[in-house]
Amino acid sequence: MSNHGEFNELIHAPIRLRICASLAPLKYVEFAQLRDSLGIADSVLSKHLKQLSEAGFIDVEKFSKGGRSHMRLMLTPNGRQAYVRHVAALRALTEGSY
Amino acid sequence: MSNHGEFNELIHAPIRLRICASLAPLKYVEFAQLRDSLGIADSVLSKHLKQLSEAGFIDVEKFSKGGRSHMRLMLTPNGRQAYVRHVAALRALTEGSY
DNA sequence: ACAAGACTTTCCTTAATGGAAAGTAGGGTG
DNA sequence: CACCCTACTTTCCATTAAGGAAAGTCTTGT
Repeated sequence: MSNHGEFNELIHAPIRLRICASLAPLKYVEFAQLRDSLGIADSVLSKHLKQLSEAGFIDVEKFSKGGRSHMRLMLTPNGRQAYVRHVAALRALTEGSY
Repeated sequence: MSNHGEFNELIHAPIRLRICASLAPLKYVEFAQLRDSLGIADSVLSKHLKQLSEAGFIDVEKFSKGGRSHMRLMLTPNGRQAYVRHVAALRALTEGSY
């Protein structure tokens, strides 16, 4: 439980890192938005979200808009903490590198 | 060819990122040193080095010391650039995240 | 030549990724 | 209420990555 970084392999994978980075500064992001900004297939996003969610790093909130169902994704407190720590670990690792 | 970050998947993988981070601030690092600091098997390090070297990111210099052969590893200019860009990409990605 | 150390490659196994396609679920419509 | 459509989810497949142990290769001192 250091307040410093801990490298997290689940978060480190490129797409999941981008997912976390997308969620971190915002309250929430919608599925389709994320899928499009990441440029990946539905199935791929869905599977990554499942992993993050099973790790307790994100929460899913369903709602309907214009008669369609959608979902909002957001980091949980634990997810945010893990992400922040991972970012800190990356910074520590790469500090003084150039 | 921006002077800004480009995410590099070869470099991003945890062990290779640590290898690059180890090499970046130093002139060179020796194989055994690296293997020990990463805590991995010879074979594993050797394979990662091969990938980095095939990408033109590192150079190997053999020398002998105390009657034994050893190798020094160092980033090539291209390797350093790719690493620096990748780090910049990571920072850009995670900026404003917390 | 030979021994020994320092990597390299091979062999095997496990796990991660990705996309297409089929499947499921929830809300709207006639 | 049956049906449909949209929005994900899961399954199926194929590809790739990774790790370690063990065998192999190369270099150097004797």
